Amino acid sequence: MALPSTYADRNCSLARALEIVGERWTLLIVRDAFLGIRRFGDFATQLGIPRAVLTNRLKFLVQEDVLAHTDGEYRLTPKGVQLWPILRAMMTWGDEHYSPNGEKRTFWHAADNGRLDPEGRCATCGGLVPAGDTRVDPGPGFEPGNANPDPVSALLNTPRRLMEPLA
Amino acid sequence: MALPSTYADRNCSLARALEIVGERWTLLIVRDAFLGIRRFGDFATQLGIPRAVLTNRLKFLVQEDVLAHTDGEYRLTPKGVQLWPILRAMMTWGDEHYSPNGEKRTFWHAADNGRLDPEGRCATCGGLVPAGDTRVDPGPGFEPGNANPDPVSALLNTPRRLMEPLA
DNA sequence: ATCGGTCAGTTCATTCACTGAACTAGACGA
DNA sequence: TCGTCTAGTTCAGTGAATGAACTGACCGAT
Repeated sequence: MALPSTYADRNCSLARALEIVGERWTLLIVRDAFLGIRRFGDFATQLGIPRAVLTNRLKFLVQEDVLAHTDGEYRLTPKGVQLWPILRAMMTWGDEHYSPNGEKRTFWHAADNGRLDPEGRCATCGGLVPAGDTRVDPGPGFEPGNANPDPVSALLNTPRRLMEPLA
Repeated sequence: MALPSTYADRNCSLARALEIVGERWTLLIVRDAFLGIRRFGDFATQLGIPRAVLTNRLKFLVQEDVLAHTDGEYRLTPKGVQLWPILRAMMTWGDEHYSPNGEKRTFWHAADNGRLDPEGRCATCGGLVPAGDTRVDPGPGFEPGNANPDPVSALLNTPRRLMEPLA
């Protein structure tokens, strides 16, 4: 987003957060990182984002310590992992209002297979489940893209543990 | 944001949500609506947003049933109120990483004065507190703008109940 | 009725960022 | 040495944001 750097209400952490993750594409990049994407090319083809923009966004996210760039791979840092509640809240809202057939993805506690509620709490053990212990499955509102030959997309649409690299 | 309308991954409610609230300024407008701002001019001066952009954003938010425009006032609809967890999650993340002196704002259960945790649960009664029952106070990280003569800003920086109109 | 002020928008020239396609550079393998 | 893959960079064209000025409706007071 790059709000005007002299933003009037410096006292709002929402504005501050939006300066980091409010730009176009940024949260989608972070989402893909949670789904296990780590390489430049996979982000590019998966998102259909112009490569120049992807370069800028990744650079910025690394600079802000949301992603780490090592061995040619981009991975979420602890600070990046802490964005998970934001993503979950947005998905919940999107599911509720723009997915008439139900959730597009459902979340589960990998340890005990309990279903997670919208706050990220496990129905079985009652605990708050960290992102790394979460499994994501296609939900009832999921509509499989007809004949999507892209192997990366195929992988992303199967049940997966968050933050695990693609096969 | 207006992601490319033929967005590759239609199966992601995050992308869908970002098409609504992912554009620049939009979440800041919603935040101000939670803080009680309802009039065009107050949004404009409070945010420092170009009036033409504000016109477009408000129009779009009304069209998407996030805000309602009646009697010259813009108010959150129930669908808009449901954005609150997203805002809270972003503020929490922003506070944690960009506010060294602590939270810029703290949230309380208006009914029993219990402090709300980052998930929006009341420390006193243990319940999930809806946005309308939440009071927001300046927190330890709050830095009062030196001599801000703007009466609207002054109001916004005092303890307030969410969604209550200004004065 | 008209004058001044406020409020809610619109208009418009400029600037800026995104887009999409082509290009470069380095690593790897045959 | 050649081809290929990956990770970027470059660049012209386009569309959106910016900021300032302008319009017009609606007051309340003279």
